[in-house]
Amino acid sequence: MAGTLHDVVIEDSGVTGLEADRGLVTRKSTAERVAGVLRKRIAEGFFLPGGRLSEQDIGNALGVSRNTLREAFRLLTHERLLAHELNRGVFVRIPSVEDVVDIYRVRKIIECAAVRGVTAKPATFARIKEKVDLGDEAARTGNWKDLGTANVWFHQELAALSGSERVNELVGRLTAELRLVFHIMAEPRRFHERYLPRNHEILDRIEAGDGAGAEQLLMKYLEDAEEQLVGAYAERAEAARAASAAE
Amino acid sequence: MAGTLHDVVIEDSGVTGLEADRGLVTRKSTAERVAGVLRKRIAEGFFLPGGRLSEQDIGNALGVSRNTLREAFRLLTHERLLAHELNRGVFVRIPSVEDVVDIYRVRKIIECAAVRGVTAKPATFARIKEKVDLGDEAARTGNWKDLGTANVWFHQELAALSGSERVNELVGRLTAELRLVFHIMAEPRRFHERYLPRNHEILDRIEAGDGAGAEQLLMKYLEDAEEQLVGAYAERAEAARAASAAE
DNA sequence: CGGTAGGGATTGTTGAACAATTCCACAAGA
DNA sequence: TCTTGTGGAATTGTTCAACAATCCCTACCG
Repeated sequence: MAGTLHDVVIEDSGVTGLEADRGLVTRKSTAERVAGVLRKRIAEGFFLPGGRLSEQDIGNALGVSRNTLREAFRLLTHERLLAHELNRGVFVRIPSVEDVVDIYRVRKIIECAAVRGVTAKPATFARIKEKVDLGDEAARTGNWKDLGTANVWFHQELAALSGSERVNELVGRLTAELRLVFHIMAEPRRFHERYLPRNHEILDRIEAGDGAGAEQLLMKYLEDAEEQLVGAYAERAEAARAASAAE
Repeated sequence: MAGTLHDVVIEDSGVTGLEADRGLVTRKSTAERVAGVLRKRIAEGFFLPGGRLSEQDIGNALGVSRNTLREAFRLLTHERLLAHELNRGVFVRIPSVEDVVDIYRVRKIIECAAVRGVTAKPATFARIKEKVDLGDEAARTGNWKDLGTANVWFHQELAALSGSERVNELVGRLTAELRLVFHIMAEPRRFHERYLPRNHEILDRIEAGDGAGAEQLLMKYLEDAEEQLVGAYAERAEAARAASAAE
């Protein structure tokens, strides 16, 4: 094919790596841009879990038609950020305690496998260290929101050690889902703060090329975090039961 | 709330567990049903990788509007079965060799972690054995298509050992993507057949409660399969290069 | 031979319309 | 009082038609 020949010529003229900028040129459809806006809003808690997203209202507010908006909804539903109920609309998802357990089950598998693979090779772990420092900085300035974000990024970098595009995407979605969990239990400050020193410990093991040691620490880390979240869910459920009984 | 009180009464009258049948009453939207049809067609090779799916043609053929069809397309695009190119349409995805490598990278992580967790506990592994037998049967009767299907199911059962809904979904998508790979290289008969005895070996280790042993076998299994597929890709690329040079 | 200007086809997006379904309030009945 | 219909209003599900934006292909011209 002529097309193939053409491609070869381009490859050979020294622009390799240019395709990384593909995302900048690639125009996105309206539906994708709308999904991006909604995704961000959900992440920052503008739309709270359980809330309904009206096609009419949001469509008017964003200036897009219902059809386009529905395409965006589909996207986010597939990411488990929204729950679609036939003839009732879409709602910001409320992760159940089973979801939390399942999310951590997957995180343990993915993240532990990723750090287990690190060796003493002269690999650069600057990106990970960067996220740890970001967390420290946020804690020092008392910026709790940034602290949570930095913590999420730290774990995404850990997962990225596996070097798999699909793993990155999966972890990205898991953490987005976790943000929903944080929103429904509030008090994220105390939650993230206590894990800061452990981030350092894990980073140390990684930089030392001790994958097995890092895995062990990380597993304990994830187990503790899960237990804490599940406990908070139990409290919530208990409180709800007491409230309904009192009424 | 009155509603809560109502719920409590129902809970106590012995219908606990009924919500498991929720899926049976849940009607699906047209878009989801359309996506199901297309997904099946793609899996069985009716739509071949690289082929374009015309909104007009398929919409007419299935009797749904373009808008509804587009919602279905979004669903499948998100599953990596279709590739959406702005203003050009949707195409059945052509997995690259990088995709193959990445798919196997994830499979190694997921499936190995799943089998590693099995212990000597009196768990029932009937479902796995069932899939192995299915593969044997297909091979005996020379039904190569069923053989491939049975093999896929076998691996899905392995992954299911992790007991995670999200892992199951992920593996389901990975195998759907792999089907695309098989379609573009044809000759799936020989590919799957040679792995039949290894299925048995792995099942044996699992039934013996030897998770570590099973993991070792499975890892080798996946490495070999990946190597074979990558090799086939290289051949294909070589053939394509020769063809374009001759032209 | 390479560039380019048109024209046809396809997708992107909108707005309106109607059917199907859910929700809510209120009344009727046990 | 509690349950059980029964309306109408509101919302979603789906289709249709229209137009803009973009792409692909061909023919033309330097």
